Amino acid sequence: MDLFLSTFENRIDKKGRLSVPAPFRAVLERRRDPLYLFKSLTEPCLEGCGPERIGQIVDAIESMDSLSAEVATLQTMLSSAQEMKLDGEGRMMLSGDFIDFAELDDMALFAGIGRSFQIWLPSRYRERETAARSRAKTDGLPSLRLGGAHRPPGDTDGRS
Amino acid sequence: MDLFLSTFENRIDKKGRLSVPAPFRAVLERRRDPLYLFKSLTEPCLEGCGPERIGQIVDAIESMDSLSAEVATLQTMLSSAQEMKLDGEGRMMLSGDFIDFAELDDMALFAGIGRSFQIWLPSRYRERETAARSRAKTDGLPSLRLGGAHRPPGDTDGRS
DNA sequence: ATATTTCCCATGATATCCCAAATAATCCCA
DNA sequence: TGGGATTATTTGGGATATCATGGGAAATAT
Repeated sequence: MDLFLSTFENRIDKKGRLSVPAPFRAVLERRRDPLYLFKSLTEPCLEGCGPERIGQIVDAIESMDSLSAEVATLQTMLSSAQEMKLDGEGRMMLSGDFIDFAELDDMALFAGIGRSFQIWLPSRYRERETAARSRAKTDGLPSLRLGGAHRPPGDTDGRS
Repeated sequence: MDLFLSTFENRIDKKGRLSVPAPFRAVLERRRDPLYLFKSLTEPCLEGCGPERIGQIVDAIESMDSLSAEVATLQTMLSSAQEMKLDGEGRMMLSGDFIDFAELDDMALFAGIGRSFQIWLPSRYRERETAARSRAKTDGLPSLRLGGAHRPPGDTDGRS
């Protein structure tokens, strides 16, 4: 199964290094994919993904009218994106910009959300999680159309 | 994946030299490509790219009606373009024309946007980024129905 | 001759590499 | 089932390499 799932909380050491959770590394390593991080457009967190998502953004920009506001928005995503190089122990260095944006101090929470994951200040993530749960209780579940045509044909997820 | 990503802020020294960020140089060097800069048609910034983008503009001009206004526009891009030579440390010298056009003083911000990058006055770039982010919060994300990977995982784009 | 530009080397800051300790998860056998 | 041993993972720190920047000197042009 080729997805980023579960949450992990790791320490940011005083050099700014942060271990990528081993299960997330395994997903990327098996595909021999580098890891990209970028600043979320809508929330105070960082997004992590592989190259395919970055490529989609590039392609989308090139297919759009270069004067549109939407292109400027997508460019903002790319301009904040970095290819993260991991050291021998699987750690990455977070730039000051990333740390400031997500308002991280010495701990980072990785939240796997399938094809990508997010990095949050742990306390903020938990607030948000409880808010989401109580919303679900009062408003009900968002329409979950499982089995819908969101999967690419090739991806049958069944290896390893 | 060979893209220009992330942002870097470098100083323009009193001789007018400006370091091209090492990751951007690496993209060009790997392809043994020279660097071209030209004035943006739509914004007060400089655009940087390799030869393939210049070639695309040339091809586009040749395929269009030579009397059209669009051709004149594209020709304007080409006539402002310069091949930049870098010194041993990876710095380029910006012409006064370029500096005036982008209204640079002693700092330049490089913003990678995939197959090309831009050079901005840092404060101006940040305004623009802030605007894009608040727009994304209110208007929602641009049509990023990308979430579901419409493409095979292999390779989405032609990188030479 | 004077002003630029190009080349070269020095320096400080920062990122990367490499090895070791601490912690957590897993296994194995009694 | 328990508990000790083994392995995987995270964390820490020192040494090394890379990078941005600055300045002098040589080369080129005006």
